[in-house]
Amino acid sequence: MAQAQILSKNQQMVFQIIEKAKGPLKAYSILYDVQKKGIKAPLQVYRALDKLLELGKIHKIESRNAFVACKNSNCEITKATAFSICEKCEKVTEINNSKLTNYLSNFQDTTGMKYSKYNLEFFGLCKKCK
Amino acid sequence: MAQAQILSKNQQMVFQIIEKAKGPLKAYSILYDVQKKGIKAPLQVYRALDKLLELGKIHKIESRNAFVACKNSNCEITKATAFSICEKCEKVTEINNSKLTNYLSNFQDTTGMKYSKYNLEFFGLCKKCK
DNA sequence: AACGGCTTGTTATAATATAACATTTATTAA
DNA sequence: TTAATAAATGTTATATTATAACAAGCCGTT
Repeated sequence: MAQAQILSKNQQMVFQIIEKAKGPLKAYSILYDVQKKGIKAPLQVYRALDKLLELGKIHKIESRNAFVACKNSNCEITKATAFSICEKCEKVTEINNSKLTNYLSNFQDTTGMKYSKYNLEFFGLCKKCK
Repeated sequence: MAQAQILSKNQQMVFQIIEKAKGPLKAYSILYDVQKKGIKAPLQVYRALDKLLELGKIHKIESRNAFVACKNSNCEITKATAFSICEKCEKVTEINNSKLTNYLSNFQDTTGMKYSKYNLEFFGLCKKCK
C-alpha cells in the first residue's frame, strides 16, 4: 500500500494555506501569510509550490498565476486538469468530468505528438455574476 | 464587407516580429527587437500585445508567458484556442481541429456557468524529440 | 478650430520568479 | 553506526514579467 506522501514543514505550511483558501492564491500572498510562521523569502514559497505541484496536491491557474488545492480525491499526479474561471468574480472551480477527461486524454492531433499532460481553462461568467 | 483591421505603427511592428518568428516570443525579447526601430519601453510592447490579443491576431501561451501569431485564417476574436507544446524543444503548434472546437465550445459543466472562451494547452514530446 | 477617441512616449515601480551558494535534516546503504 | 547521498532549508541578490500614472500627439468628425 502506497504510503501517503509526507510533506516537509514548509510544504505543509504552504499547502494548508492554499487548502483553506476560498479561491486561488498568489505566491506573494502566500508568502505574506507564512511570514508570520517563519518563512521569510519568496524562494521558500516557490520551492514548496513546485513540490506540491509535482505531487498533484495543488494546481496552477496559468492565466492567473495563482494556485489552488486539488479537489479530486487521490490526485497524485497532475496530468489532466480543467478549470472554469469567472471573469468577473474570479471564482475558480476544478472541473471533474470523466467524459471530458477521456476525450482529452485520448485526443490525437495530426502532428504525431505524444501528449502526457494537458491543462484547460474555461472563461465566462458564473451563475451569480451572469 | 468588413474592412481588414488597420494596425497602428507600433502594433504592426510588434505583429510582424511575432509573425516571422519560428516559435513563441516573450515580451522582452520582442522589446529587444523593436528597440532598433524606435520603441523604447516595455509598456509600448505590452500595449501593442494587448491590442493584438484583443483582435485575435496573436495568442498568448499562458504556461510560457509567450506570444504566437494566430495561424487560423480570419481569426478575428480569440475565444477558442488550443495548443500543443513540446516540453523538450518548446515547439508550439496551434491545434485547428473542428471536432475538438465543437466539443469544447459546447461543453457544459454542472455549475451552470456560461462559457465565452477557453484555452487548452497540451504538453508532451513532439515527433522529433520523442 | 474644437472635441473625442485612440495611440504614443516616458519614468517609475509593482508583481512574479529564479540564481547561486551555504547549511541542515532525512534517508539509504555498507 | 556511520559514511554517503538526497532532500529540504535559509539567505541575499537579481532576473523576468507586467502595470501605474501622467503628458503629449495624431486623426477623423462636427
